[in-house]
Amino acid sequence: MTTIHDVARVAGVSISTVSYALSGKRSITESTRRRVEAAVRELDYRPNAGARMLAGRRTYIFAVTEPLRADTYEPAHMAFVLATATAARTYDYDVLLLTQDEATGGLSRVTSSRLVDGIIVLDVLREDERADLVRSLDIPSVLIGVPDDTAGLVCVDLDFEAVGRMALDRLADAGHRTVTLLGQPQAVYDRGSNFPPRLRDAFLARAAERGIDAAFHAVEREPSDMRARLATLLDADTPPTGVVFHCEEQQQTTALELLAERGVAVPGEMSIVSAAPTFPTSGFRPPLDRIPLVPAYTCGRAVELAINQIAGSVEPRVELVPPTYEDHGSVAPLPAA
Amino acid sequence: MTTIHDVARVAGVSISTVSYALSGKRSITESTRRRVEAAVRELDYRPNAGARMLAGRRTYIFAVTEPLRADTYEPAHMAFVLATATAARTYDYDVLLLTQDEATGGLSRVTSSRLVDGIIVLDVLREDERADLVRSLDIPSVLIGVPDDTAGLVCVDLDFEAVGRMALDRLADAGHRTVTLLGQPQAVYDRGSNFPPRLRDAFLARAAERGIDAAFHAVEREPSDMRARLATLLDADTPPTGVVFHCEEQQQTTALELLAERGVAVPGEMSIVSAAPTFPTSGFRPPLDRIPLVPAYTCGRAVELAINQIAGSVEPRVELVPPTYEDHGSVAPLPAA
DNA sequence: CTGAAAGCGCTTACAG
DNA sequence: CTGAAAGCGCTTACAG
Repeated sequence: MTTIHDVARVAGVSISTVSYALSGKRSITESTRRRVEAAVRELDYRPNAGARMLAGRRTYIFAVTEPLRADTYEPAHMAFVLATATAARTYDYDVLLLTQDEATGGLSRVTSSRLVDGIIVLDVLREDERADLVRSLDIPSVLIGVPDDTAGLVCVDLDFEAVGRMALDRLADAGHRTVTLLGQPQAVYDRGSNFPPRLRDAFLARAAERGIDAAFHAVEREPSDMRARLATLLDADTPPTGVVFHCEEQQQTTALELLAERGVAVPGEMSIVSAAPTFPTSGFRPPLDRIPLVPAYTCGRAVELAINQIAGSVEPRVELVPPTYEDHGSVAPLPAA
Repeated sequence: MTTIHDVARVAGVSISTVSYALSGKRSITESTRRRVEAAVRELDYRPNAGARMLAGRRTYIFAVTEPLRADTYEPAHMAFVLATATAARTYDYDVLLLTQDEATGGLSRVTSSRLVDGIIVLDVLREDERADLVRSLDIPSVLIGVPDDTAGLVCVDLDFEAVGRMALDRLADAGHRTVTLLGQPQAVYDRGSNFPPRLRDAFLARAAERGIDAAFHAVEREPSDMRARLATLLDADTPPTGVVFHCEEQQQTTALELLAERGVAVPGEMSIVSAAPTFPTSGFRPPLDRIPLVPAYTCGRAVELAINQIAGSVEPRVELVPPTYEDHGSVAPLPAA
């Protein structure tokens, strides 16, 4: 194994100079820096991680806690894990994955053994024991999501309430007076997931403000449930003319298939907005307007805040990322009755 | 921070005794072991990870490389990551997650910096650059999956060929002469995923051996594709009386829905086997026989082999886990014509 | 059965 | 701008 001593010898300098040349923590003559770099390349030197951790009190590892509950497959979770790992790498950080059974125990363990410099908490519940733990842990931590009690926490998330309002406003502005939000499976709301109720409640509250007739329905994973739900809506006395999806890709494509089968024109007879999807909706038939959930941005910001905490200190806060509206032509003015 | 010196002082022993008491690497008087353990508990001591790595030349971390390609959502991947993490913890190991862009670069990096003791490779392609890298890396590594060239590698996987044969045999033994395998999206086969072709080819080869009329079709993710595909099959001159699914949950439920809509009795008129699902099929209507893919077992064995490699040496090998058949009543004898 | 000590490979004050 | 040296907190021969 090649060590810093080998590099120092080849470059003809001391090991401290090698260390500083690599870290940039003190100024180095251009020529010696180049010699060090050449030696590093020649020997293919890579600092020993354990030694670096021990001497430098920095591990360059984040713990990422994502329960990955066996029952909830949501691919969106994978997207957040991926985005967090990618963002971490831009700061030379790796991610250690902590799952369900290691949720709190694992966090305590990796924190007190100084295995990680910080914690990123994913899939935050409204009441989440990891939030309480993190509050007590005195280690840089960022939650991606907003629990009910945010005291003392640093949280980053898409502003799901703004998403709900934006979707409602878009439809209402186009003249729609009867709208429906088709959401996630009921279990997601029951389990205490933080963002689906935020979106739902803001949607309904805005509708009430504007005097719009709005309804909400949870939709299960089986395609049959979306079909049944949508069929019931279409067959009602006053069917909605605007629909907002806050469900997964399969549900949305199933709904579009049913609408096509029944000859309901989108947006002619039914305007649709896809709220907070992690997937593209421009390939749907027809393409759907969407207010995207952007894991890369949210996770990037979360990692940035964690890095800032490691460097200095960051005030507790809830940072909500404002949503943006992508028009793909699936909302049209309500035709005159 | 509490260190081993604190524990030693409180327990009234030397730090080496503390270390040995904790690792069990030399025999300790029962009474001193108890005093050490009491001190550890009292101080809530946890060995410093960096120091442990440096002095012990063991990091207790596995690198898990799972590309998590943004385009392939397959929830099964999440199940394997989860199962690997869980299995690792049973040996006191944590997992560092390496994704797509860090596939080979990341593996080299964490290996040469001695950040990890071993590598678990997930989502193996038939020709996988990670396999070549791992071969050259001289670090304990296990592939979950079987690339085309397995020379010098330790691989563990479900025996997908046996799965294909088992499914065919079950249907053929029940008298079915025309059978169809409905597989994954075409892109999965094109991308070079290792197991779908293995299952498919063994299925077709066994059918040829036994003189069964067998066909294969890739099925895309959109429910409409499964519907169209299945409708075409049902409307054919000689429709299959036996079907094997090697596709995701949504596709399978969609297919069952269509069969119900068209009044095709399962297993009365159509026998079905679900091949290599990670999800339960007993809740389907009707419940389906399955030959399950068991990530917990496969990943458990992979981790075990990695641990064995760390402890000593393990010969290169391909370990194929024999499949088991779960009968839920979805295969019936072919009714007399 | 136990202890004193060397050493793992770095980082970072401390000097010059 | 650079070097010699202390020290990070463990593990593990080496002694007894």
